[in-house]
Amino acid sequence: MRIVKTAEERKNEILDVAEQLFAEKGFDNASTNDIIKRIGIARGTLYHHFGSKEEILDALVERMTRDAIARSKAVVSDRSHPLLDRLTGAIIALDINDGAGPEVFEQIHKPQNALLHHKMQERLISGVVPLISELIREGNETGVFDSKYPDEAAEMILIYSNIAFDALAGLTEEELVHKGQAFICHVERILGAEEGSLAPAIMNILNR
Amino acid sequence: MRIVKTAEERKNEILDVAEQLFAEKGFDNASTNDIIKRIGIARGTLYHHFGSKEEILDALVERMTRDAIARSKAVVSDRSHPLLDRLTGAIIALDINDGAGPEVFEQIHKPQNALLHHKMQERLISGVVPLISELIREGNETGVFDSKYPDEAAEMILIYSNIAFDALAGLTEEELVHKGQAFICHVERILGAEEGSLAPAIMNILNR
DNA sequence: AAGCTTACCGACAACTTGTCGGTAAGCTTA
DNA sequence: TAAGCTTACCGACAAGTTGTCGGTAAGCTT
Repeated sequence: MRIVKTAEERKNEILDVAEQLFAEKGFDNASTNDIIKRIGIARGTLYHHFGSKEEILDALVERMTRDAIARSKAVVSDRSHPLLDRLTGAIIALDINDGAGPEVFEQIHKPQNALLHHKMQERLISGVVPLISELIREGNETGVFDSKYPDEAAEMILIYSNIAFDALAGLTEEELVHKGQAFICHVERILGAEEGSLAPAIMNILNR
Repeated sequence: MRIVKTAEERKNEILDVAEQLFAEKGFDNASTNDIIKRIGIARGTLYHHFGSKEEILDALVERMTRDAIARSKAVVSDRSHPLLDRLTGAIIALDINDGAGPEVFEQIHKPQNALLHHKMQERLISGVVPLISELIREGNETGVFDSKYPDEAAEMILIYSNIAFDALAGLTEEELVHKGQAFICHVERILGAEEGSLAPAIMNILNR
């Protein structure tokens, strides 16, 4: 007897397995055969739900980034916290590690997953830049920041944090702290914030 | 009669055609068959010179980045020019457009070439960061800059310029100028340079 | 001229992605 | 309850991909 599920159920099942396999072997090396074998469905079933392998990737990227962006948005919108906390919180919320796929994000940075990485980055950046730049504008008015180019400032901060914090493996604790401090210092300068004003905000978030 | 060439000659011939094809169709969509057909060699010949398709990509990345880095290095080393000119010149020298492959760099940013793009970026960054950070240290001593983290500052500047200046297609002249000015402003701030000190240096380079 | 190195050849195995006609489960509708 | 329609599911298949391997021939050295 053949097992029938709703389209949404099956789609998510496929995405779950795809997520595993892309993490294990990378997008290029994980074949659609691997996916259908692990689920136990036929070739036609997979292509009934997704038009191509790349469409699976896109859906996966969509699913992965949606949550991260939503979390970031929630932090930014919560005006009960000070502005600096909302800024740092919004950026930290993008570190999807604590979310759903832990082991995925270790493999994501391997060259084999360049496509996945690229698409996720593009989505994350375009989704979060407006949030951050709005926050910067708000900071300009209250006098916490002094930024002439809020959009580009947000873009620069996000792009760097996305790329530079990729290859953290193999760094000593010391180097890690150094890199973190450098990042904070540069963000302060880009935004025209007072020196040392950002560090406590980050501690507030991390200890929450 | 079979045409025989030296290994180096043939390898470069393969890389030339690979460069064309990757630009036309992207790395994923350009097959090794496309390459050998266009050159007029047999399958075994290609695999005699390169162990895999990815090895071709790596060699191509190597060949493309070598020149860019060398150019950058030459600019940095030339102490006959003022420091600021050397900094801006070194960054601009990385825009490989004017070099060998013009049409390649339009297609490089398409998702299909994510791997190529990623590998090039990694090589460019790791090759040029030391040059720029050394320049920043030099500027610290002469008082032109005031940077606490020269390495990370160089990294941030290079990563941003590499990513953000990817998707320039579709921007108006106005938006382009705005983005350029924002970049200059942020670099000045990151390096602790005087406001407006960088702009003339860029003009010096471009009008050279 | 013999022999060795190495560039070159093309058939072939193993695997990919995506297609398509057909099957069956679960709905409506009568 | 039976007929009919929608849609999830199946698996053989076409077309194409990468990488292998035994064999050929060009250009060396000796």
